[in-house]
Amino acid sequence: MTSSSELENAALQAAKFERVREAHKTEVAEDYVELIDDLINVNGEARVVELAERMGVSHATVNKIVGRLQREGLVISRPYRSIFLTDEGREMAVEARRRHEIVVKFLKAAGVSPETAEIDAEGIEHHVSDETLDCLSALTGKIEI
Amino acid sequence: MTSSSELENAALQAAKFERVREAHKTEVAEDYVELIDDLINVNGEARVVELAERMGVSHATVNKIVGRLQREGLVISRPYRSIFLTDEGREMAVEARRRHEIVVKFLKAAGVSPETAEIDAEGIEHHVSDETLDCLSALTGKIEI
DNA sequence: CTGAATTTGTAGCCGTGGCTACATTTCTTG
DNA sequence: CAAGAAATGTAGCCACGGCTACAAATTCAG
Ligand SMILES: [Mn+2]
Ligand SMILES: [Mn+2]
Ligand SMILES: [Mn+2]
Ligand SMILES: [Mn+2]
Repeated sequence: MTSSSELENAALQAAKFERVREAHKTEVAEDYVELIDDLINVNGEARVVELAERMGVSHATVNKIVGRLQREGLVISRPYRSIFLTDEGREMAVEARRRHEIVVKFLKAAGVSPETAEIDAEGIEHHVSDETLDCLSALTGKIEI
Repeated sequence: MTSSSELENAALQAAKFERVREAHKTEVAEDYVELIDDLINVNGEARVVELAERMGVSHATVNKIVGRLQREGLVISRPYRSIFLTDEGREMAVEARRRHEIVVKFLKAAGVSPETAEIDAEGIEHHVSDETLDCLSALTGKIEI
């Protein structure tokens, strides 16, 4: 922390920032596969227009990102057809949703309004380690009692 | 959330993702001004080499980012000299540190190991609203009792 | 004071994720 | 079935934050 006049080890500090940069690399993929999975479950399919609408982004941007997700083996997409998840993509979606829900539940239990909880969780979810996730779950249980 | 077979309003969902994108825009600035402030307080000055070392990034990257921070009025930097914060930059640093510390303290109180708490906080800090921050502070107090 | 080491700057490259504008394909509707 | 509408694709632009390689300035020793 170093709120007192000491600077922590430089390499350790650098490792933290590297971790954050790492999280940001997978963040977009996580949000997309989670949304694609939602759309398939509810609508029967995931289409570019709806992804664009729900991500708040142009359809051109969605196209580019879906292309990358396909290169990375997370989705399958053929021209002018709807988008599917690979097994790997589905696994990522499940994992992302799990983290998302734990964070939202915790925030609500902590007294945050549902709207704010949802907003903040959308960012926080990508930065919570398994260890922290476990602690949040446990704490949610305790608070609710 | 929508764990049950319902999709939330598209515009609302889009607003959440926009918020996250917004947070990511200011994130780099926040981490840099906070670190610059730390270095000035402890070392008497902030230099490019040390920023690079502590951010885990090349000095060329630091240079580019410092240039942007200067354009945005957060720092003052003259060629081959050390880097200073403007009043606005200092305010941002103080605010960033405040959020950082609240998140770290909460995580530790929640039972997360100090190392993990520091790592996760470095990312989480940029996604917690004031409302959530207040709830985390309150909760930290309660847990510690 | 001079030469070497260190620090800083800069040029130019890359991938990502934004956008608009326009082209093409598919779907729907009369 | 043919138009027109809607969806999808693509090209080309931008800013950001990474990088390496090289140039220039500053600092430090001898
Ligand atoms: Mn998210
Ligand atoms: Mn983030
Ligand atoms: Mn941070
Ligand atoms: Mn921080």
